[in-house]
Amino acid sequence: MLGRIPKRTITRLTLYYRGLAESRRGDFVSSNEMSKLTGFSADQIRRDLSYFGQFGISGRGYSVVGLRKKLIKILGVDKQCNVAVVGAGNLGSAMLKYGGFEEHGFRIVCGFDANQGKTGRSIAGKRIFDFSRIKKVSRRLKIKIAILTVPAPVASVVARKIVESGIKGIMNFAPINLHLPTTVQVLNMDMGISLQRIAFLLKKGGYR
Amino acid sequence: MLGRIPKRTITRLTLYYRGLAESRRGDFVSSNEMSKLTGFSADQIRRDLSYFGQFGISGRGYSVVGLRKKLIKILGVDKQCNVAVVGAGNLGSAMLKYGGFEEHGFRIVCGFDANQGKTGRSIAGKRIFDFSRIKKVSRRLKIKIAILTVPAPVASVVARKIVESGIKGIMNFAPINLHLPTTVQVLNMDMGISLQRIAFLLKKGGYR
DNA sequence: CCTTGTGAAGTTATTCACAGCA
DNA sequence: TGCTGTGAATAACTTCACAAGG
Repeated sequence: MLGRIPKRTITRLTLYYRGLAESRRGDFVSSNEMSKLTGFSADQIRRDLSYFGQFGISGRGYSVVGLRKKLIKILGVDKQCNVAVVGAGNLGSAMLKYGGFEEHGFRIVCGFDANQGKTGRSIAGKRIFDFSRIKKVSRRLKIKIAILTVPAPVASVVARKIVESGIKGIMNFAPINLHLPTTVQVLNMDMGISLQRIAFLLKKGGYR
Repeated sequence: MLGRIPKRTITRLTLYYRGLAESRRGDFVSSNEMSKLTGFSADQIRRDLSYFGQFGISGRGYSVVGLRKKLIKILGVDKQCNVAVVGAGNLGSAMLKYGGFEEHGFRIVCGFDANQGKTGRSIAGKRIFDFSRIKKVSRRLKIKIAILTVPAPVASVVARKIVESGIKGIMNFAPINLHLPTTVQVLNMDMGISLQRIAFLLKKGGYR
């Protein structure tokens, strides 16, 4: 167990966690059942879990409760993580209004915007601060991750300032490549690119 | 050239295209310059491009115009692709209002919602149709891709109906695993999972 | 029987390294 | 010299297949 963990394993673990939450029947769940639930192969699931120790029972499977706890611990879902939305436009506002992250341990605590017309007021009970104050506010509110929803032309500059403020994780919705220090974890959610990938796969008939 | 193209190559091609659009100086661009622009290795870039034929010039690099045209052709950006938003809530409305997809060849033509209070009217000039009409409307408007922004509990059912209506590409924002026929291309944009991945990498210090 | 966990094999993707061209 | 394009080597990841446990 626990050599080097493949990157994709982490993504899958979140999906196992999700899948486990969906079905809640029986005390034990086998890798085969998990496979049907998540679409990944049973082999893969066992391998992924084995990176973190052995907690399955031969002939039975994994204790649902135990597996759940394990995944929570691995993924750190037990700890609260505060998140801020940077850019209170259409998409940013939608994020602020969406409450679905809480159950996974993430709390959107506030927004930031550079536009005077948006700062000061609240959206879904979350205050929109002036972006210039991000350093102080994010420190005070212990913000660990920023959701970046500003327009593409300013995204690079804004991202750099986010990093300067001490935030080390960014979920980037702007359709550009931010290049930031490798100490910063950036995850791109570029919808244009996603549409292009889908379109390409449709044209090509997918990978069979 | 052109054996089997790695899946990830497609994702990268869209990023090369994007990177190319960002810098527009000089007639030629080398794989090394592209590397700095996109963050992928020059080797990787050359390999990826070589799957689609040889159009670089030794000692100079790739013609910016030529490469751009090639990428457009490979990715099919030249063709219009019509998209619908299914679920006109906060996120769906934000999508309808966002105009940034057009330049990449995607046009959001309409929305669908099952809620009487939302159907009939328009958002950002795009009509919201009753979801029950999706089959006819999507056929008439030649919709190829659906952006799924309905709440998680109904997402499975809605997705199935989308597929029945003949749409074969789905960008899924609902935080659940849709399992659909393999002929359907699904791309998950689960923000909860993305946050978890970022949080995990922050904790672990990333992959160096 | 049914399971897990894991070496070994197989597959896929990336990097190395260099011949050949401008 | 500076660059591409690509075999060969390497690394990363997944699947096979089976011993061992229940």
